[in-house]
Formats: sequence, C-alpha cells, structure tokens
Amino acid sequence: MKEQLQDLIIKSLSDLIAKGLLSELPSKIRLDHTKDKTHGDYATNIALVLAKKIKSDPKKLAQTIVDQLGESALVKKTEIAGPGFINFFLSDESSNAVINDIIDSGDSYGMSTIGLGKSVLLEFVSANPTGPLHVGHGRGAAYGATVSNLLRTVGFKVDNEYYVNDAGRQMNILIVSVYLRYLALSGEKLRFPDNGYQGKYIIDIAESVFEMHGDKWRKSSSLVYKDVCKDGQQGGDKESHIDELIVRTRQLLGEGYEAIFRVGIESILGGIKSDLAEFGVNFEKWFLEQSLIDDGLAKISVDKLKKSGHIYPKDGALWFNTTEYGDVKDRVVVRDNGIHTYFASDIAYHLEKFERGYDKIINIWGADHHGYIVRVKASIAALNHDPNKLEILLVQFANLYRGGKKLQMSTRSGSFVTLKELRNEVGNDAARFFYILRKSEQHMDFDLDLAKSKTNENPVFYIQYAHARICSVFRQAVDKGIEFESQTADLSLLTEDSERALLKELSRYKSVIESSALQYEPHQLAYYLRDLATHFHSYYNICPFLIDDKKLSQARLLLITATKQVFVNGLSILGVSAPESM
RNA sequence: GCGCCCAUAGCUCAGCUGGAUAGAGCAACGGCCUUCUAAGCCGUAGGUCAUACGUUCGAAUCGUAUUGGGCGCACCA
Repeated sequence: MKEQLQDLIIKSLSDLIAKGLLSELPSKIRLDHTKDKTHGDYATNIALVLAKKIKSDPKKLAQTIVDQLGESALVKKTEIAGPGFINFFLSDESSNAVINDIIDSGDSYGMSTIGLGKSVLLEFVSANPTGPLHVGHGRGAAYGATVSNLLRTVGFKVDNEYYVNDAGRQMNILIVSVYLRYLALSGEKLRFPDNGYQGKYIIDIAESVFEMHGDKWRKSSSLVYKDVCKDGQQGGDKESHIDELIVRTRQLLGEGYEAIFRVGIESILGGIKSDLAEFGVNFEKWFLEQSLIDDGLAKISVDKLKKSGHIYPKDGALWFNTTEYGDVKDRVVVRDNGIHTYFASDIAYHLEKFERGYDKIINIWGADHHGYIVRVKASIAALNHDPNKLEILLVQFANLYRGGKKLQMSTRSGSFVTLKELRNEVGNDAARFFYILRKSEQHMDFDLDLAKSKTNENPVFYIQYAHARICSVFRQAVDKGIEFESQTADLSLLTEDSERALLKELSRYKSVIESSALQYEPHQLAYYLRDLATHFHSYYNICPFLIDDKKLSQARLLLITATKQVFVNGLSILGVSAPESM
C-alpha cells in the first residue's frame, strides 16, 4: 500500500518537473504512518522539503502536488495541514486490503526481498570459554539472534558465528585452576591463587578429570609450588604468581596438561552450546581461535602486513602502524618473546572472514570493546579490504540489581548470575523479550527481583495473552458450532473505531520489520507488538466476536485471524513463543 | 588527560534519524466482570526533554560549550 502511494507521489512530482514547476526529485520521499488518526493514514513532508529548495510557500506547493495527483482508487481524500504536510486518507478498500494480504501470506507475511542475494556474516556472543555464560552475555545472545532473524526475514542470507578464544593465557589460567582443584580432590593441601578462576564449575570440571583419570597426575603441592613467587595477598605479585604456576604445571604434567585442557574446554564449551541452544540461539559455525594458529593464518596475516609496509620492529617486538588509520597509538602484533598477540589472531580472523566472500560482516561486541574498533578496521584497510563492509554493533552492559544493590560481575571471582539461572527463574520468553526491549546502545538496568518475583509485569505476557485470547475465541466458536469462512467475510462491515485502529496498526507491521532489520533495532518490533496487543485488548473489550449478526461476526473473526498471524510472525522473530492458552 | 556511549514523568524506558499537542509500562488515584480468559479495559494525575548558546519555517532529535553517569585507553584475552 505504502509503495503504491509512494509511486503515486513520485509520478505527481515527475509530472510537475515535466511542466517545469520543479527542478528535481528529492533524494528520498518520506511517507510516514501518522500518529494521530485525524491526520489520516499516511503523511508526507515533501512539500516542506521542496519548498525550502525552491523558496516558495510550502502550503501552496503542497496544493500543487495534490492537484497533480488527481483521483486514485487508493485514496479517499487528501488534506493539507499544519505548515504544509500532505495527509492521505486511504479508501476503505485499500486499507482493508492488508487483511487479505496477511491471510494469503500466512507465516511468510512480513518477509521481503530487500536483502535478497546478499549474504551476511553475523558474529556474536563469542564469550571466552572460561566459564558459563552469565546474564551479561545473555543480552548479546538475545540481541544477535534477533537481529539475525530480522535480517533473514527481509531476505538476507545470514550465517551466525561464535568466535571461541580457546588460545592464550586465560586458557592456561583455566587449566591451572582446574588442576589445583583436582589436586585438592586428590587430597593435596594447597592455597588457591588469587588470580585463578574461583567458580564452583571449576571444581565440577576437576571432579570429571578425577573420575576419568584418577590420581594419575597427582603431584605433591610442595613440588607444584616449588620456587613459585608469592601471590598478591601474600605480598607478592598475583600476575607473576599465576604465570609461574602455569609454567610449573606445564612442566610437571607434560601431556596431562593437554588432557586437562581438553576436559575443561569441552565441558565449558559444551555447556555454552547447550545453554544457547536452549535459549533459541543457534550458530552455523563455532570458529576456533586455535585453528588460526594451527593453520598459520596469524603468521600469514602479519607477513602480509609486513609486505605492505605496515609493520616495524621496536623494543624487540613487531608493531603495526595503526596510527596511520586514526588509532591513538601503534599496536604490537608479535611480542618480544616471539608469540603473536591476541590482536594478531583477530587480524587473521577478520581477514579470513573477508576472504569468505560475504557482502556484509557484522560483529556484535560488548561496549567495553569499543576502543578496539579503530585498530580492527585499520587492519582491514591495510590488507586492502573495504572497512565499510564491517559493521560493529556495540551492546552496552546490563547492570544487574538485586535487593536494590548493583551486583559486580566477574568470571574470575566466580561471583555472577548465570544465563541459565536467569532462564530458569524468569523463563526463556521473558528473558529473550526483556533483553531486546532496550535499545542496544542504551545502558540497561536488569532488576533481578523484579524479573523474578513479578513476572506478570513483563510486557511479554501482555502480548502472549492477546494471542491466547484470540485462540480462545476460536475454541469457543467451535464449541458454539460457529463456522468461520475467511473467504466470505465482508470487510466493509468493520466500521467501529477500535477495529479501524487495529486494522491500521496491522498495516504498520511490514515497515516496522523493515526498519527494525535495517537499523538493527529489534526493540522497535517489541514495542510494535506491545502496541498491537494494546489495540487488540481494547477491541476485545469493546466488540464481541461471536454474535448473532453472522456477517459482522465473520468479518471480525477475519480481522482477529490476521491479528493472530502477525503476533505469531512477530513473536517468532523475537524468539518468543505464542502460547494458545495461558 | 584522551576517546566512545548515555542523560526524556516518582521508577524503567520509547520517540519511526528535523515535523503537527513529547508517549508507553510500573507506581498513585477513580471506575468496569451473571455474556468470547480482569495476566484485560476505560479514565485522572504526573514533564523547563540535564544546562546554556547556536543552526531554520520548525529542535527531545543536528552543532558547540558546560554539568553529571557508564565504559575503554597492555608486548591480557
């Protein structure tokens, strides 16, 4: 409908250009759904925009444009209002057309071809596999999965990907943490390092190691701690303490070190995978950082940068001159000990992503990584790819509150609420919905007490309830022996204010999907569904559906059938279920 | 100190990228269940859009400055 109206306006403007009354078409024509029904169904501000250019009275120009439009079956009437808006009132036939459109398209209503033929690589979550996902990761997971669904709905081919940081120092700290817990289980007395992973899950992993291997790798704790410097709380340095423990453990264990690593990563990554799957978040690919190292890609990428003259040695390390691309300082890619940095892996990873040939690459990062954007884009440019192909979406932290107090989240200290705990307490639907209800760049306060104790206040129930109510009406219809024939319904009978309002709200769905998808803003859809539910609940309270006037009843049933379909489609994009009864 | 994000009703947040009288939910107050689920509906009250300039027909939205909050500035990942 909107497209047809837009075409009409363009035609009118083109005719005016042909007559020499205008010089050029505006770059884009805004045609908006009106907020206020007295402003009709759609409104455009083109007269205001154009009048500015050609310095004429916007109201007069609006009138000229309207005159040129002439008659159309689409439009009942047009009005010029305010400073020069053109308001369009759709004819009943054209506004009713949305109903049949929804019914005919069914589950695919809302899909479009905007992204047809374009592929997107969407990387998100990518939490370090050093512990279970906590509620902070949940936001990225829900946001990413929903953006992915939205992009797919508008026609993009999207691959979801999780980058697993299974290499580097943190993995070693994990292994040592597990090993020390294992020693304790074997009967050794020892002091757990300040900087180790404190969570209970480490003990669980140590238990599986013990079950699988017995005390095969038991060493006396005096041997393990021999020559290791003092820990932070003992007046030493906690970083050196853990690093020396790593070296020591590796020496003592030999191949056992790798075996413990296997048990640890499989346990943690397995947990993350099932956690996300249960949350309705699925990935096409789990990309291992270690594979970049095994394939030598990190080294190859650094060599490529070297060849193009972006690398220079200093203080025994190799530096990438990212300042040339606007970074505040150059960055080390290979340390003086010959080991490449995390950044080097990331350069390789992004290069690899680009070489896979996607049209668009999107990374969803926690906002604490924003300082990283410039250098990653620098590496892309330096390797002769287009940095604009890479879009980085930042998700702000969710601050957790319990008992009115802000909780500090730290994987290291083991003090965090896991995503799984949250899902168990508030349910997947509420969690998915709550997470995306806030704009991603908005800081979000997640009050656990509220989410847990007063779940009825969560707007997701309000929407689901609307859907369940519609289902209930149809169950009653069956009980009463009322047959519903969607083909015979006469939509012109829908004349009540509340049903016109609901119908108008339904007609917004497609543009909401489009806008949510292209702006990566799932919250727009969430808010839309809530508004739709409001219109429905209001309608429900005013107009009965199962009534003696058979024709009117059929028309109303058709309207709520379409409404139900939009709920189903919209909720499915959000990853929220549409229960038939509540 | 430098950089990024943010500031809208008592609380939590929208505001369709510059449009018409700034909107929801919760909390508060008053109504609506012998008829399709009251997890609902209808109404009342609540705002100097952090502050000050500027840009123009028009600013919560854009620009500059100030204030206040979050985060980041490693040869960690």
